[in-house]
Amino acid sequence: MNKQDDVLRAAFHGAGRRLTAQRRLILEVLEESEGHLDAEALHDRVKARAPNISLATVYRTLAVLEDMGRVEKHSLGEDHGHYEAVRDRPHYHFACLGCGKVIEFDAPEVARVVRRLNKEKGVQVTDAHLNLSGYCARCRKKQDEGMRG
Amino acid sequence: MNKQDDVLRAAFHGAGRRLTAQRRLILEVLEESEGHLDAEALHDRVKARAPNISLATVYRTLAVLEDMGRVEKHSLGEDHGHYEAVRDRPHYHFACLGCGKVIEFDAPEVARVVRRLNKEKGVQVTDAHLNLSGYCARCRKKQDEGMRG
DNA sequence: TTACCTGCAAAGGGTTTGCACTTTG
DNA sequence: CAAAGTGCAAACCCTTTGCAGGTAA
Repeated sequence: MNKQDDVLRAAFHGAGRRLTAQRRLILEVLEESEGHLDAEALHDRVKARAPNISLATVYRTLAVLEDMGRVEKHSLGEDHGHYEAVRDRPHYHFACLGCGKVIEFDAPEVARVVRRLNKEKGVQVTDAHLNLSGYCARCRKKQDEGMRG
Repeated sequence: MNKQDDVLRAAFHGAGRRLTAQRRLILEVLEESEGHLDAEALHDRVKARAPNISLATVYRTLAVLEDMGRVEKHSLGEDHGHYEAVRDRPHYHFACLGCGKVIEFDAPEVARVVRRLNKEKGVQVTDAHLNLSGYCARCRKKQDEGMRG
């Protein structure tokens, strides 16, 4: 009914898709979350506001949104997918192996690598993921204490 | 029986593990492959030399080798794991969305990012993956031709 | 109105696990 | 000989799909 909705509807329509209550809600939750939810976590949050949305719809919507370029799927160490609403600046991830915390960071160096690769190998890069893992400051401290104790 | 075997056995022993014919073979195949095999492809190759090795053993061995730091698991766009024997120089991957081809490349820039992150956030990075995807030179050409045709 | 979307439940594909047997050290 | 590893098949988990009923445009 409002302007936001019209914009969103147009975006879906442009992709040959329809705007439904479920899709609007899923995108909304994804955008107001700080990212990196897996499908089930997202499903839980969504169900809080619309109890009978199915997990299947979550997966289907994520595929649609990914296709529309509004959501990105990441493989953050874990063996299942994590999803995140696309923002303006590209950013990358560090995942703590101790507590699971994810730190986002920017890294202009990646663009340089991409440029070089394009020049040297003639490839066209459409997507770049830099995933670091290790231990965050807090977990490192804990480890040290554990060793002492 | 030979020296290589002793070295390898020592490596396994050091990790509280035993050297078995299956493990030796799996590592061997992995090391002489050009990397990026998934578990099933690896299983196929291994079976060529030892027909009754099970897929379960392949998975269990991969876990052991990963744990020992001799093998790395990658998520290369596809939704299942790809494994590769660890070599000296770190290297990263570009996966072509058109033909599936994987191009490896080095990128010293990553080390720089890691250093910066350590300094700024205090994290200790133990593992870094830079995964690019897009279209290789050949597939780009094919696309262009397809548009013209 | 009709093509698209949903919920449900069942199927799928990659990976892990329980168990009885075999092998390593 | 005890502990660890293997093969087999069943279990598991995340994700996808078929279908009948609902909904956007």
